[in-house]
Amino acid sequence: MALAHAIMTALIEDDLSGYELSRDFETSLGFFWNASHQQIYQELRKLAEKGWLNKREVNQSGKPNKIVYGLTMAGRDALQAWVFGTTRTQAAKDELLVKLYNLDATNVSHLATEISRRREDMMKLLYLYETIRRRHYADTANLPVRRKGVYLALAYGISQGEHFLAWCDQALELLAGVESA
Amino acid sequence: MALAHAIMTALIEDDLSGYELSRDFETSLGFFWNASHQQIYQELRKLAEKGWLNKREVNQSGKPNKIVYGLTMAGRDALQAWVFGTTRTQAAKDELLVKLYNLDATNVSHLATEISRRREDMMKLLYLYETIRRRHYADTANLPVRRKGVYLALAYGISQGEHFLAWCDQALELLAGVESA
DNA sequence: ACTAACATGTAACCCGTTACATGATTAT
DNA sequence: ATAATCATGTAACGGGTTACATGTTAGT
Repeated sequence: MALAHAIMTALIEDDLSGYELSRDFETSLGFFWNASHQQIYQELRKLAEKGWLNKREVNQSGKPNKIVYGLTMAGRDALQAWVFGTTRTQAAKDELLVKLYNLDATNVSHLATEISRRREDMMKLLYLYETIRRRHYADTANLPVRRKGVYLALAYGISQGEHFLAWCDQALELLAGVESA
Repeated sequence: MALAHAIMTALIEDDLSGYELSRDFETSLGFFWNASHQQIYQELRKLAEKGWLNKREVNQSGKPNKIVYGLTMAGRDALQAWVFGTTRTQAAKDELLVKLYNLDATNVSHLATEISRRREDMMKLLYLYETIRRRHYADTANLPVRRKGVYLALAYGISQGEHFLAWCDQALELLAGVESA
């Protein structure tokens, strides 16, 4: 049920089309709850049927028309009710760590390469995080309340990401020792 | 496809029954790739049909009989092939962070409670991690190669977990400020 | 003509969760 | 008796991924 609520969360302040939502997800909420455009369009239809979103077609000049969705009162209520529900602890899933259980002399260099790739991906993501932080969350103390929540999510991403980099370095060092042994 | 390979990974050194696998998952591989017993039993059947696992019934005295599975050569080959494949970067999903995007004066204390609960859960998990580390991975340098991989996975869990605690503290402090404002 | 960005969907399949179901053995 | 642990499953549902599918507009 979380995707529905993630979408509604993205609509708290602005009405958006499916396309805009799926674009925004890539640089904000999608950091913490990913979704493909196919999923988003389907979920939007369901949410509109449920009466949690309203839709209207917007004619654009110079672009194809779009269907813009907005939160209804029922939607806002459902969203708040969800926030007040209990969250079960998220089960971690990471193939790379399962692969590490298979470490042996034949695959050590491959796994080192994979960790390096993941390290690079994380560096890029951290760069994006930091850009957003500098641009929008520099003055933490004076943020409106809701933005403080978003800031905390971002701080989470940055903290976990930075320590992931540190772990990659530790792992690569250890694997280098295994390779040369 | 990763569950199949996680199961085979758990069978590298020992043949195990579905029950034993699902028990072991709770204190080892399951930290990084969770699975319910229902999923495990189904996957074991599929893997046996594929010829990647063999099965035999074992009569036990004082306990119900069990069906023990072991890796076949084809299974070992498939597992190594999987390790050598590329891993796509894991998409994070965490409801709690999405909820933080909804932070406002009405839900701030609820969210603080949720973060506290998550903090406690993580403390327990870290305690378990540390116990395992002390018991089995104290002498890192002299571990056999495969165990070094397992150690790295554990080190990942410990690092991410510890910094999660630190983030919880930061978040709780910020939320306390919002509450009293 | 072609490419990139904008815009919206359907269908099949796979994977995971939840609920349901059964039964043996040991200890209290 | 009854609870705990051991042991193995089926079925329904829901969510997510991948592949397929279509069409507009602007810029080069």
